[in-house]
Amino acid sequence: MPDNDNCQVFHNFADHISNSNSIAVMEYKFREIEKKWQKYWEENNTFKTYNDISNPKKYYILDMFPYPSGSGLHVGHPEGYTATDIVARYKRMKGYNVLHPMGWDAFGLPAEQYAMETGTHPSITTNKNCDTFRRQIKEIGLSYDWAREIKTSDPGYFKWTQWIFIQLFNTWYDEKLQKGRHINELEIPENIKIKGNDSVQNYIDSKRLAYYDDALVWWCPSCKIVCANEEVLNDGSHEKCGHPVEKKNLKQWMLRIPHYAERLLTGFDKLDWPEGIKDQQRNWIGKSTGAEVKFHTENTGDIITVFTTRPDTLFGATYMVLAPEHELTKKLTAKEKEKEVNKYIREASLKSDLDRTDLSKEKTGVFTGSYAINPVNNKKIPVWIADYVLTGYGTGAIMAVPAHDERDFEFAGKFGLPIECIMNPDTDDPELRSQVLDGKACWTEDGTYINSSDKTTGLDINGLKKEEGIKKTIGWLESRELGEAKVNYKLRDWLFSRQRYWGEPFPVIHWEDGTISVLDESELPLELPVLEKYQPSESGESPLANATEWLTVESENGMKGRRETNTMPQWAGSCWYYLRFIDPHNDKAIFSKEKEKYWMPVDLYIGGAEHAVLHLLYSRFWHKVLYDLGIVSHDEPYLKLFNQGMILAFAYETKSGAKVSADLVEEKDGKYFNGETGEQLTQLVAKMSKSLKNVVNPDDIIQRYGADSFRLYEMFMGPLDASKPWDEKGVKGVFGFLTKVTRLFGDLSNITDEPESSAILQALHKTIRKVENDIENLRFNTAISSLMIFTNIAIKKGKLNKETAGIFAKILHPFAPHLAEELWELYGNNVSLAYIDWPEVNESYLKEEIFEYPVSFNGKLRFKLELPLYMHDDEIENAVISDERAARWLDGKKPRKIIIVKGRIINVVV
RNA sequence: GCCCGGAUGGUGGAAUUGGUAGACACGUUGGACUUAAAAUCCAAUGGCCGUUAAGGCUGUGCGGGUUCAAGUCCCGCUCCGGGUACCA
Repeated sequence: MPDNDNCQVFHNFADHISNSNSIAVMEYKFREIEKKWQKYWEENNTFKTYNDISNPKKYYILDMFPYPSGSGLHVGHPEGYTATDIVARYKRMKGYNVLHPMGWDAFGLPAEQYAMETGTHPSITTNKNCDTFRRQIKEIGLSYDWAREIKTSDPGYFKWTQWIFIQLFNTWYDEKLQKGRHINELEIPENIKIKGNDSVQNYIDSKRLAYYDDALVWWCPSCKIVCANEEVLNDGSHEKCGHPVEKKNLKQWMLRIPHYAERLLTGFDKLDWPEGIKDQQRNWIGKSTGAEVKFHTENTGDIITVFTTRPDTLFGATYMVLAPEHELTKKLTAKEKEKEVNKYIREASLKSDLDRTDLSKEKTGVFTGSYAINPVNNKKIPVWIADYVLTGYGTGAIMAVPAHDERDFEFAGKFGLPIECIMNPDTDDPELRSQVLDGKACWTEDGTYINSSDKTTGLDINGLKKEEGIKKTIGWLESRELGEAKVNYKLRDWLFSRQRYWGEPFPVIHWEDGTISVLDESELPLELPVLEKYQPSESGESPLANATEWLTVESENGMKGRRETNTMPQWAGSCWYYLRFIDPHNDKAIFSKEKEKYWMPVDLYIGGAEHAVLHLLYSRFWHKVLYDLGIVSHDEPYLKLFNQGMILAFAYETKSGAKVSADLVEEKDGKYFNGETGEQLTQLVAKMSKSLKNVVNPDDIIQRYGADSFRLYEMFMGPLDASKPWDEKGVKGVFGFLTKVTRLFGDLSNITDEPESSAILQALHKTIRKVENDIENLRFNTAISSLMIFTNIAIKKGKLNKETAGIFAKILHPFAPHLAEELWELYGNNVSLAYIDWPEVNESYLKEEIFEYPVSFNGKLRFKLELPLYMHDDEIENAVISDERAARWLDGKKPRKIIIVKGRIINVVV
């Protein structure tokens, strides 16, 4: 609550304004106005959305729903919410049926942490936090349809999250059709059938999109939880707690998202998303095209398959490298090398990924003592083991071409392996060329092949360039069954379970015979048991392992089973929440098909860029699966995506680095001091955080300036997608604007029935057009500025026509809805502005006949000249030359050329 | 290293996508009102030169270029932010 002194000052100030203008002026009593209209909207269900399928104009506008944390909203949240609210209100006025819901991503670690400390059930904490968030959001005057509010931790909701999991479990991916299909439609190959039931079962399980298996996973010892690859930061720490993670082999639920890699890439074509986000996802998916090549080992009769993007450089492959974890390492190690190799493998396994990547820029490796045969020239090449080759990518083995790959070059240099140049580089630098040809430098770009033919194998690409070389080599490999064209993706299976209590339980039973089954739809939702203690068990299992009664089940025929103790990660609920908003109370189905078809896809989705990869990629994946199964009607969920920028704040620190709360800081002559101690401070601009003591709470601002000012400032600060620092001084500016608006438009003695002046009409219609245009393009800062410009013009004029005032209230409404409603009512209307038609621009008011041309000489502006717009070019030329001010710049000469851009500029070239 | 953004007055930011750089707002300064302060209103406000005025020069991170005209396009850098990292 705002209980500081400033608040008091402002209270008085606001009252004072009212007193000082006691005549017929509507005072800007923002608290009263805002309370009144929020109550009105609520009581009249103003923003309830009806599934009016007969209206073909629908608009689904969605915010990324928040995790309701204990600290409540900070001013960063409502930035996106205000933006979507403006668009939602605007679209309603434009006649759209608007779906604009809000809900809570309510499962999550903090509530569980709190439960561990206090024993309070996470649902209690969560509900309390949701109440706070809801109250705060309502006080901003956002036009959500609260009847559609959802919460991912609600059994009525997660019943369907569990249901989707069952769909994933029962789906396999048909590579031929590039489509997910029901597991019943999976054909079992004859050679599997012959081996019996277990084999068939294994085969089926190996095809499911959701599977339970041993996996080398990231484990956070501090949180006692596994993390998805994406949740591990590049310094090897857990993104949630910052502690270093370890590798562990654990049985976990995994989702085969890589099957959808290609479709996740091609899906972008029809999406209006920021290119940067698409790029980030493309990077994450990491598609690379190349070939798989088989190398026979010299003695053991094994085949080492490698993936390479440069099959054309096979002639330059002078050695091979296996990852330490590769299945053939043991077998290929010669007797005399065993000790050395085993030691290397052991050391590599102990190294964290942090050591293997960041710290060890210096490459390490060990020779196995074995050789493989290069298929293009039958040359014997040594097989090494090195940890710069990763198990998880490609085949875990590479062919090394040191002359044309930086990493191989470095490794070969260190271990004295041969470097054979097979490409005359495309370079103008003779020094570099000779170095490359001598194997003293590495060349990875294009060039012309040399030393790339062999009579016995019949492959010859000498003289070709990279593109043809790759093509020809792949053709050669395929014709001899030595390899094939291949596409590889970085994207891995998604680790989908967590050792937590506060998440969706898996609808899964592990039977004592080792089989797994999923619950029947009729048994959903599987709810969480109430526990005494929420501590994870010492074994690293989730707290659910302690819920004995809940845990054990018995089948009809007496077989014992145990429920899954893991729960789903937080992503699960947010993967599909946009679908539930369509039909949130449906307990018969996930949603009605008809409604889904009407509302989907989401037309505009706004949220933070921090979800660029994880949430958005996962969510698109699930959606595509649901699409394949015929559950949803479009294969992409979010048509247009926009990322709001981060709101930063000033933070202050002392010389020693101690942070000082912003409200203790005093400014003098551009320098900052601690108001209590007088110590000089440095100002920083940084992300809002508790540790920096620079978190700004919207409650405070709303209490002092009102929700309309708050909304306006959030939008006026700058472009929506930019990061920008919160500066309270700016709130004063927009507050001043609303005060001026009230004084002019809120005073009926200023509103007349006289016909409006053409100057005002022109300004007004220009403003309508600008505001409309800016809303459509999410440029709210300039829209607000144009409203200010119009107000300034109108104030100069003093008196306005009633219609003008009404139109102004309409275009102000999306931005400052409370004040706009109040004005609208003042003008004698008794219906809310929410569904009033947006005013139309009357072009005839906008026509200008005279334009003040800027006249430049050689590009430099010298003077301005008013000329009619209909004037012909030669007349304009005459007018310019004969202007007395021109003589000075012409200097007696004839202009060489005069450039005239109608309605823009005149430039005289001398 | 690679991939994306970004750099404009004292500050947040505008600039119709090549056509008057600095809209709008904050701040500052001066003035009006007031016993006074707050608030409000009016005026000025990129820098430099010019006593005033008229006016001029200069100016969008840096260096080149294209163009009648560049904050905007091209080439080469610097710095800041985000993502990613031995991905074969």
